[in-house]
Amino acid sequence: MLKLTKKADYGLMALKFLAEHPERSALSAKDVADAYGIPAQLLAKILQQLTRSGLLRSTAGMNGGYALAREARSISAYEVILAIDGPFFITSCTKGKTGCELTTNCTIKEPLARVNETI
Amino acid sequence: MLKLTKKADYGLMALKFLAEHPERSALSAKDVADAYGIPAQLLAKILQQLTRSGLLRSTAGMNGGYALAREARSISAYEVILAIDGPFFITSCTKGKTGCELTTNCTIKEPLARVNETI
DNA sequence: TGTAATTCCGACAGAAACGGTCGTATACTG
DNA sequence: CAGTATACGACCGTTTCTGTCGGAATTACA
Repeated sequence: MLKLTKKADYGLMALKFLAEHPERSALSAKDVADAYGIPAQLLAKILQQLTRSGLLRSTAGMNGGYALAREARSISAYEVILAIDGPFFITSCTKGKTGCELTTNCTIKEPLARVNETI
Repeated sequence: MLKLTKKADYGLMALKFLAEHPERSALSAKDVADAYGIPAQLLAKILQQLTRSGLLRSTAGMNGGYALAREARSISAYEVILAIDGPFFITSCTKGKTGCELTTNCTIKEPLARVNETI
């Protein structure tokens, strides 16, 4: 329910961290993991996903690591979540002809937008 | 991820069904379940939750069943989801001081709102 | 009164998703 | 070559989701 998984959360944190430290060309997964106290191996996998999705650049070997592929500003949290948790469905409203254009019409958006606004 | 659980989905479908059939005073859980091919017992539990939340009225006994407690128009899908899946959190952006007011700032809302708009 | 229909409720089992670990292969640096 | 780091797949424990079962209470009707 509009809940970010920890993975997505970690991904956002890592991206934020990378964006904050452009000094070094690349930061290892371990660096980021240590900074936030999250499992290094798990973060590594998440960063790999982000790399595959083109959000990060990675360089292997010593002094390697991950760096933003684009400018921080041009990366939306939405993209990150999408890359990690995959596209999310609105399971309802997609079930054939039993759509929802009636009575209890989709008034989700209104309060939802309000929630997002408050962030 | 902004994904409706099946329960919430079922709940919405049932409510829609009830709204479409005001002819009879009450419809049994089985009626609705049969109409959509969803497990009757599961639907029953969902409808019970909705009843407890005040969205439905229920009458036990023969020819009993469920009916909308309010006018269909005044019931938002948001309420239904809330009643069934409980309040949902935005896990990120609530993690102490490592908030997200920087670089990859919360641009979730913008595309999210767009998604909701399309429904 | 008795029976059938139906809501009500808790507990539980199977399935899927989530979170995390491990081992290993691969690539790069010095 | 040795060390560091990514890349990738398999696996396991936990939680959540879905669905089922059994039984109790309530109401209608004959």
